[in-house]
Amino acid sequence: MTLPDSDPLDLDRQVCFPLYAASNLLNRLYRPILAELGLTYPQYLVMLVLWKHTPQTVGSLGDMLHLDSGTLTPLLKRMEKAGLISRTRDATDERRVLIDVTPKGRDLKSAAARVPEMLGAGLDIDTESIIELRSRVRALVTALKGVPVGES
Amino acid sequence: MTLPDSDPLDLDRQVCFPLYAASNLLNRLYRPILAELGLTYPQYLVMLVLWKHTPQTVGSLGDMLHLDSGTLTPLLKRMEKAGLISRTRDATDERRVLIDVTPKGRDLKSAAARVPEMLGAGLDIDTESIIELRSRVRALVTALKGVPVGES
DNA sequence: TACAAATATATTGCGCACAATATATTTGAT
DNA sequence: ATCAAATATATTGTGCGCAATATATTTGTA
Repeated sequence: MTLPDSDPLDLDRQVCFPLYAASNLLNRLYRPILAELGLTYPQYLVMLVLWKHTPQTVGSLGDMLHLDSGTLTPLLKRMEKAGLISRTRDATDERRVLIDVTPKGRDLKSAAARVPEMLGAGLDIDTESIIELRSRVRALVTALKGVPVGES
Repeated sequence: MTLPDSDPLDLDRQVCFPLYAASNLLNRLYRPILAELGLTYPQYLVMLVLWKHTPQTVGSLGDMLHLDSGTLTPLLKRMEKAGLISRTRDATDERRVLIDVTPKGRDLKSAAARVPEMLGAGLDIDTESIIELRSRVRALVTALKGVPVGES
């Protein structure tokens, strides 16, 4: 009774699949550009946050990037090892770890400023589409954050 | 990738970040539901393709899902080990490996039919937004596939 | 002031996702 | 027919991303 084009298991009907594919393809596009700065994409996101406001805690970074300590702790340790950030226990609350940029990390900012334009260059997509897309994806992210964890 | 005007390094102006976040959050939402079927999200995508048309090669799956053999080969081996698919060298071209569903894999289809509705249930987003979003993301995926590999 | 609950980060184990590389097979130009 | 180039898959090593769990610190309440 189900029409061919209403089959819920059709890959082309899925919303999640294009999002998954776009995320992978974007990461693939970013990789060689960010590699010149010695960064991965999630590391680049951490730097974007730190360049705006510092210090951050592991938790505040996780809230903003929607990641948990299982992802962030090893990532931040690698960034510390690379000399880009510092990790210090908060003296006023020993549970927390304060994340700050080092001088080397701050120096990266000027080079990173040219990353966005490098990416946009080869992409045949107009500004209106990008703005509309961004607004729609943001709405989805908001909706996804609103889903209770154990929800059926 | 950012929009013109203003600070290009502002997390809020990025288009890629919400896409990255949405992809992660969706995967997190899918995980427990698909776990009941013994599948991960990319494995689920492989099954969606195979339920439509079989057999596929590693390469044809990669073309459709935008993944390469480095990702697919170990993934498919795990699915074979789980008894969901078979992997056979193509007798007419020994370079290829034919991927087919097993009876056990085919049986999963009916249970999987309820996955999409289970996901949509808790999401406070209207149909129009979803359709518009899907169309915009598809356009981005198309544009991303059009970027030359060594592009600067 | 105890001390259980809440909070913050770290650890473990698994499965992607990718670049780089390796191996085997087929194709095509001579 | 030969053999270099192209094609298809596999392997290696690195870095996420996550659930589950562990550990340490702080908070709230009796």
